[in-house]
Amino acid sequence: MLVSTKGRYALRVMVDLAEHQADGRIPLKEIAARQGVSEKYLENILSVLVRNDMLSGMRGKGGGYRLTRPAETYSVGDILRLTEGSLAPVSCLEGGKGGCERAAECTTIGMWQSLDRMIGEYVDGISIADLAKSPHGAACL
Amino acid sequence: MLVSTKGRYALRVMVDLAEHQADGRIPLKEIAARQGVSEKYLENILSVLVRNDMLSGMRGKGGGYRLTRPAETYSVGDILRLTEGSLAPVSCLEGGKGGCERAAECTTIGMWQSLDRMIGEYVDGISIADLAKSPHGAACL
DNA sequence: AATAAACCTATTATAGAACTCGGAATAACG
DNA sequence: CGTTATTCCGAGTTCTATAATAGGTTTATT
Repeated sequence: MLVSTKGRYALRVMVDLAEHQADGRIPLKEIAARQGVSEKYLENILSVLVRNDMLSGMRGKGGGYRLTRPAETYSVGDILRLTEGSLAPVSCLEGGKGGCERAAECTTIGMWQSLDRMIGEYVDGISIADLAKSPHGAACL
Repeated sequence: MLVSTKGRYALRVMVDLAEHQADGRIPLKEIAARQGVSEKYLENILSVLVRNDMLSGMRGKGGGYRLTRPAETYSVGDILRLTEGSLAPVSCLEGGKGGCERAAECTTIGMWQSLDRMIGEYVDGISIADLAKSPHGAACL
């Protein structure tokens, strides 16, 4: 599994917010109900997005979340990397700890690098606006 | 992480065997030493490959493993799917248990399906012969 | 008989995933 | 000012998969 519920939920929430951008601030309760996900769990995920200025959250009555920028400027890749930490298909490609010291003689690392680049280019080429406007449940070009 | 050590090691072993195809049967001990991996762990992984006729193993003195077919006929995808179970980037795409009942209304599933197809086509387009002949540690076109 | 190998089944340790819980701070409204 | 609705914060829990180990059995060669 490349992407866990964290990244998946985060993406869905961002698209949800993109679709309801016009309604001003949206409370977590509403998003969670619409997406069919536990409020408490979503809370954890959204806090990451807020801390990184992808979302703005406001407390108190009438509060809620909203995007801080136009929907076209959020790439799927940015959201996933933030919530997942890494999108590398294998741990050898993760900077630091996962790094393999056999890389120089490895027969497969080149293939993994190419795959990694490919995945990166794909997710960076799609914005949440793209996802919001395409019909739900449909394939993506 | 899309691919765990299981799939990674399996691939490396298959390429190793492709490179030493001419030497007849290769004992696990030798492969493990060359690849810097625990013998016992590799044993588990190779047993899967043998059970699925990707490798032939022979016991006793002089025994060892070898490919059952020409190296060009093994795709990276086949090996990974066998050892990993699935290459789906998200659990929603896994048949059965992981299947999501919200798929029809999901804003992101189309994107995941496209990514899945893309990854599949990539790994199916590379054979272990390709990996064996390209310089080690180098990128893959 | 000795040796070298694959084969088989089970166990364990660790980490991460996926939540859950309880409360504190904050903002609006009457 | 008090009530209510919300985000924010930090721990705690449960479950599962990964990554390995361990020990023994069978089979083939010399």
